[in-house]
Amino acid sequence: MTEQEIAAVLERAEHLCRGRGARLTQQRRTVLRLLCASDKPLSAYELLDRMRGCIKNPAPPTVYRALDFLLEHGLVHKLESLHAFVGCAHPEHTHAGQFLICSDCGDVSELEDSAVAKSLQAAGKAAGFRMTRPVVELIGTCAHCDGGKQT
Amino acid sequence: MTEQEIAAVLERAEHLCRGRGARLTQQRRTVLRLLCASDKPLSAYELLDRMRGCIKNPAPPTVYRALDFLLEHGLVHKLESLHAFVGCAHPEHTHAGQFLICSDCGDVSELEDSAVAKSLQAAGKAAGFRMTRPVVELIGTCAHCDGGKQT
DNA sequence: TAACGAAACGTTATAAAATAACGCGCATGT
DNA sequence: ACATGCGCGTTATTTTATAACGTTTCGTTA
Ligand SMILES: [Zn+2]
Ligand SMILES: [Zn+2]
Ligand SMILES: [Zn+2]
Ligand SMILES: [Zn+2]
Repeated sequence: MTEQEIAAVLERAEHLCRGRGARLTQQRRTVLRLLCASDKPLSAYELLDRMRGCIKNPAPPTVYRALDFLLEHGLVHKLESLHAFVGCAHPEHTHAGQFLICSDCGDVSELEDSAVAKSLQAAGKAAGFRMTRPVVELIGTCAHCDGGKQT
Repeated sequence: MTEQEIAAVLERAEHLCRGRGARLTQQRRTVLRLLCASDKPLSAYELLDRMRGCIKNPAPPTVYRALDFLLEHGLVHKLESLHAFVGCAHPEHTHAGQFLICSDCGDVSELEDSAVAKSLQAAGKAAGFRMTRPVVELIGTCAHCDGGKQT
């Protein structure tokens, strides 16, 4: 994410939290900013390392508490298969992320495919299941890494 | 899974491995059996505890190695969002599991919804992504726990 | 059958991810 | 000022997963 995009995300996060009566504290803002600034998903402990620059002596609960808050408010996503987190670029409307994860280069991109969302919804409904959080992570090789090797 | 179903799964696993020149050793068979016999997904360490009855002094690598083998051969699935494992009841044809995970009762059921599979395939293809392993875990409330509270 | 190489396994140690527990201090509203 | 709740610091611990290395077992071949 570019500096400007990050600034925009922080701005929107601010508004969103204010509207909900939630407090986007310094630490939470820092974690969100670091995740947005990273070109790859960060584990809680990588995040912890990067926080050392901004916050004095952070410990695991520091980062996990911030992440819990940001997850609750839909400002970040957790990639279960990687034990890592990414900032969400589109937090304004609630959405469940769908992710393409390249196992070659580590690149992750977020989808919001309505056909996928609908089929999941339908599959759940058919089983009488009330879905609260779909986890969709497609692991494979991205277009760049596939490099025309496959037709 | 009933005793008979477990026996059938073990039988088929045996054939499948023989056909591939893979060795379904005692430990691997034990892990598969324990997973099938459990009424809920088991973490590696729960599995480790249950192995103590059958195998002398098992250590973490013991169970993780068996799990790696069984995962490779599609005999078990890993639930990424739970850090837990389940036996697969339909290992004969390769398939990527789709799971409904009830956060109330912990019950997990495996789906194989072709509409979901197709939409995922299509979404990946549209992004030039070559998918090797889809992770689909729908977290919510099962029909039983929902208990007619919601229409 | 004896020798060989690969795969499986035992064992110890360590890394990585996540949470528990407890008290302090600050923001907010009365 | 006071009470209440939330956020946070801090320490310790639990849970999940892997590294490393030597030994055994198994199938193959000389
Ligand atoms: Zn998002
Ligand atoms: Zn890639
Ligand atoms: Zn299956
Ligand atoms: Zn349930």
